Amino acid sequence: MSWTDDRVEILKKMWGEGQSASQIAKELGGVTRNAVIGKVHRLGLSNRTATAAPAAAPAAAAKPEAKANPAAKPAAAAKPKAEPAPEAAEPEPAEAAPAPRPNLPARAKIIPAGQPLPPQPSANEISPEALAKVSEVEKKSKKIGLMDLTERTCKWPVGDPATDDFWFCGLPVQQGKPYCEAHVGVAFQPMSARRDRRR
DNA sequence: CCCTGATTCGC
DNA sequence: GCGAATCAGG
Repeated sequence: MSWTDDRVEILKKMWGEGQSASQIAKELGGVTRNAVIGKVHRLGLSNRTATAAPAAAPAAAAKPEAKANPAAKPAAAAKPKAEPAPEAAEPEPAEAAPAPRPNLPARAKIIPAGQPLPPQPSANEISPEALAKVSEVEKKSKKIGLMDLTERTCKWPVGDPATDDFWFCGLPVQQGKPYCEAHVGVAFQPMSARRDRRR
């Protein structure tokens, strides 16, 4: 894959929206996040300093031999990084992100997704696709116990807590979310497709 | 361990 | 120009 004008535009747009390099790479396909980052730099649009801010003045840095330049100062470095507290027990079943798009836009950072505890596929009309996916996942889930839960294990409960037929998914979570990809799919339903037009 | 972006350097 | 390897921080 090469950086066609088209792809560069997508890159610019997504980067501008604050998407991570890996997300962009995933979206574009055929490139790694490194490639994306490399391109971003070459395009001159760096800044975002989400991570390390070495304060190195690249503008005047013609030679690595030069000592640190005190004149360089990150003027307005906005840092739109939202870190949802993982210990927030929000009784928010479904409906969190009204995302009209098939894939995840730049909404991830504004989703207050703490720890929705929703399972119970009761009155839910989730896409059969997603449900099927979940069922499939449950088969290969790690079936871990409560004690085995970590920040990176899917916390989706399976079975009946009142019986020994209960466990947690335990698969790798989608970063920033409490569940694996499959379960995130059913946990965060964009909106009910029901014909309830604004109640 | 997972992730993030930044930089370097051979291609 | 490109991007893997590496570095550095969270």
